[in-house]
Amino acid sequence: MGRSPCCSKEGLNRGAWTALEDKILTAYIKAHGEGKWRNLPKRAGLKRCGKSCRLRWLNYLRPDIKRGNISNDEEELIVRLHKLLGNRWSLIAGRLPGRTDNEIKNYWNTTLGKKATAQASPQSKQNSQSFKKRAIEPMTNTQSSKSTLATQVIPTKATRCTKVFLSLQSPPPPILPPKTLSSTAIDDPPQAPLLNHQQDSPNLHGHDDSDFLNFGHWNEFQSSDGGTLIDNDCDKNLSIDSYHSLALSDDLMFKDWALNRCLDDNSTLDLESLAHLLDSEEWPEMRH
DNA sequence: AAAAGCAGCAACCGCCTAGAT
DNA sequence: TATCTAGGCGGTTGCTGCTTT
Repeated sequence: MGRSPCCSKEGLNRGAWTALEDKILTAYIKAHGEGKWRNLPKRAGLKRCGKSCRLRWLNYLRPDIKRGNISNDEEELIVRLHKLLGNRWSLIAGRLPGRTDNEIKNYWNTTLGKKATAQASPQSKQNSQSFKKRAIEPMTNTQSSKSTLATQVIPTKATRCTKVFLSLQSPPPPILPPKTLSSTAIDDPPQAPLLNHQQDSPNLHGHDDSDFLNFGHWNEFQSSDGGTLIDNDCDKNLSIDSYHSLALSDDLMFKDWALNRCLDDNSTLDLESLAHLLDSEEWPEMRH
């Protein structure tokens, strides 16, 4: 598809998967489990590359996959998460049980992105006509100042970290609602569905369940050297009510942060600067 | 009825990161 | 510490079906 293959794929099938291939892959994974994708095709007798097998399984063959019929609630949630996270499709998908990043990405590119653009500049005929394919550019950091929607995006760097270490010697960064900390904090989330869970989130730092993306329920562990290990297992408990709270205005959300001393009293709610801080490289001490 | 345009979606690609050695 | 490998992610592409002309 326009690019040279990253590895030799001679003799491998490409394109759409057949029912037989699906059956073989499903049977193999049920018998042996996921993982070892590179060896899987050979072992399963499939003429596909491992990446293709993985994608097929994750996006279509998994038993818990929910396809099509994205509900209004889901749609609304996708929009809001996209505002906050940008094109972090896997993270967004992690909050929507049964949905895959690919599906959400496609849904955004074909449906929601258009709506968002139209809302951002409803009077712009030019914009409405720019819905043509490829005209829907994902919101990048550099684009983020160009639309009202995009300005809400907190661009994060795609780094992964399963734990965040906070030294008690220095105060934790002041402005960090846990789920927007950065990719270091929000990557590898426990994939907890945002739409179905209980309501037992303990408060943390004064946040209640209405805090955006469930800022509650951080498991904190005192480490041996006096630091605090914050497990990322922190967003398991957002209730449906708190999901609906996502419908609060962004202003309210960020005011809430400020009220909870997430922001310095004198600071402005400047998402650009927030985003700057969110770059994990800005605080190297936080990276391990 | 046929051709052109458009939209949706599945799949592929390169890049990046974490973990292993 | 450096290198290699596997897995994961987001961007992009091409196919296919539907709609419009």
